[in-house]
Amino acid sequence: MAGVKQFNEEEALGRALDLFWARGYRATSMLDLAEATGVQRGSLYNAYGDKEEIFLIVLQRYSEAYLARVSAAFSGDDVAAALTRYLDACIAIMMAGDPPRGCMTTKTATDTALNGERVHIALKGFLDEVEKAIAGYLATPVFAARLALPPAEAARLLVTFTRGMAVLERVYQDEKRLHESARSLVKALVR
Amino acid sequence: MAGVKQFNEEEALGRALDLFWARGYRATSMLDLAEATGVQRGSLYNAYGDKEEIFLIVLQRYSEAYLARVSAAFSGDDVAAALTRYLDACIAIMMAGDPPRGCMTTKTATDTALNGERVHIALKGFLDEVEKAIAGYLATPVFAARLALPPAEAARLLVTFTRGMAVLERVYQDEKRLHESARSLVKALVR
DNA sequence: GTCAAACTTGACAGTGCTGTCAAGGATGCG
DNA sequence: CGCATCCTTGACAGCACTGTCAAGTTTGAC
Repeated sequence: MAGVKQFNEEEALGRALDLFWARGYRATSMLDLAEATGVQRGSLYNAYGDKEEIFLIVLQRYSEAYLARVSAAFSGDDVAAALTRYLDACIAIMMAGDPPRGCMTTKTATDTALNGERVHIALKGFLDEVEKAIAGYLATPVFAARLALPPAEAARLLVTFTRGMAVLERVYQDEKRLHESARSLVKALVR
Repeated sequence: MAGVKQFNEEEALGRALDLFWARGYRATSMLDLAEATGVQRGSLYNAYGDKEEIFLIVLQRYSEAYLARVSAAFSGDDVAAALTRYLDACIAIMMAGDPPRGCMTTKTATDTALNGERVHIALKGFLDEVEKAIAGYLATPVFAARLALPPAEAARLLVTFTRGMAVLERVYQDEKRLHESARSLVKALVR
C-alpha cells in the first residue's frame, strides 16, 4: 500500500471541489477532505502541503468550468437573451446539489476575507477574469448597441449582481425569486 | 463582585456587535466576545445562554440602525439622488472600521447558511424589512415615475445589488470601485 | 440580621482540528 | 538482487472552542 501514489488524483480533486463548494473554504477541514476523497490525511499533507494548496488547485478547475459556461451564454445576437442565459447559468450553478451548494467563490470571499493571502489573490483573479470575459462579449457591436451602459460598466454591474444573487440564494433558497430578479436586471440593462 | 449584574449591558452588546461585524457570526467565539466585552465567558453564558442568543439581540440593534439610514436616504424628490444616497450609505457602512469591517449580514448569510435556524430566519427577516422599506419609498409617485422598473422589482434588485457590493468589498477593498458600480446601477435604473 | 436569589469565577471534560513524525511497505532503478 | 526513494498509516502533541458546574460572593427582601 505504498511506494507510489495510491489514489486517483483527478477523482480526489473533484471530490475536494465538491466539498469546498458545499461548505466553503474555511468550513472544510483536512479531515473532511480526507473522508470525502478517501485519502488519508497524512497523504494529503504529503501530496499537497496544506489545505490552501488544495484549494488553489481546485479553484483553477472551477474557474475553467465557470468561464466555459460564461462563454456559452454569450452567443447569438440578442443581448437580452444572452444576459438571461448567463444569469440563468449562474443560478443553475448555485442551485445544483442537494441541498443546493451555492456559490463557492462567494462563500469563500466572505469567509472573513483573510483566509490567507494567496486564496484572496486567487479569488480576485477569478473575478477579474469573469468581468473581463463578459466585458469582451458585451463589446460586440450588436450587443453594445442595445445596452443602457457601456460594456465595461455593464460587465462590472453583472459581476456585482451575480455575487448578490449568491448571497440571496443562501438566505432564501428560492430559485424562482432569483430568476425574477435576474429578469429585472436584464430589463433595466437593455434598452 | 457578584449578586447583581456587574457589566453595562448596553456597552457589552455594543462591543459584541462590533466583533460580530468585524468577524462574522461563525468566526466569533465566546472567548472573543468575553475578551471584547470584558465580561467573563461564564457570565455571558449565564446572562444570554449562548452565542446565538447574543447574536440575535445584536442583530436587532443593527437592523434598527440600518433601517434608519435607509429612511434618511430616501428624502427629496430626485430618485437618482435618493438611490445614490442609499448606495453610498451602504458603502459607508461597509467601509467603516480599520480594516474595513464589511457587511455583517452578508458575512453571516454566506457563513455556510446553516449557522443555526434562528439566525437564518432573523437574517431573512432583516432583508425582508429592508426590501419592504425601500419598495415603500420607491412607490412614491415622484420616484416611481422615473424608474425603469416597478418599485417592488427595483427594491429587490437594489437589495440584491447591495449584497453583491458587500462581496466585492471583501474581495477588492476598493471604495472607489464600489461607488462607480453604484453609479452604474443608478444610471440603469433611472429613466 | 438572615437568607434566598442572583451573579461571578475558575476549572473541567469533551470535541475537533492542525501539523508533524516515525515506522513500515511497495516500487523501480541500477 | 539490493537499495534508495516514495507513499501510507497511525499516533502524538498542541491548540482552540464549547458547555457545564460547583464554589464563592454580593445583594436585596423580609
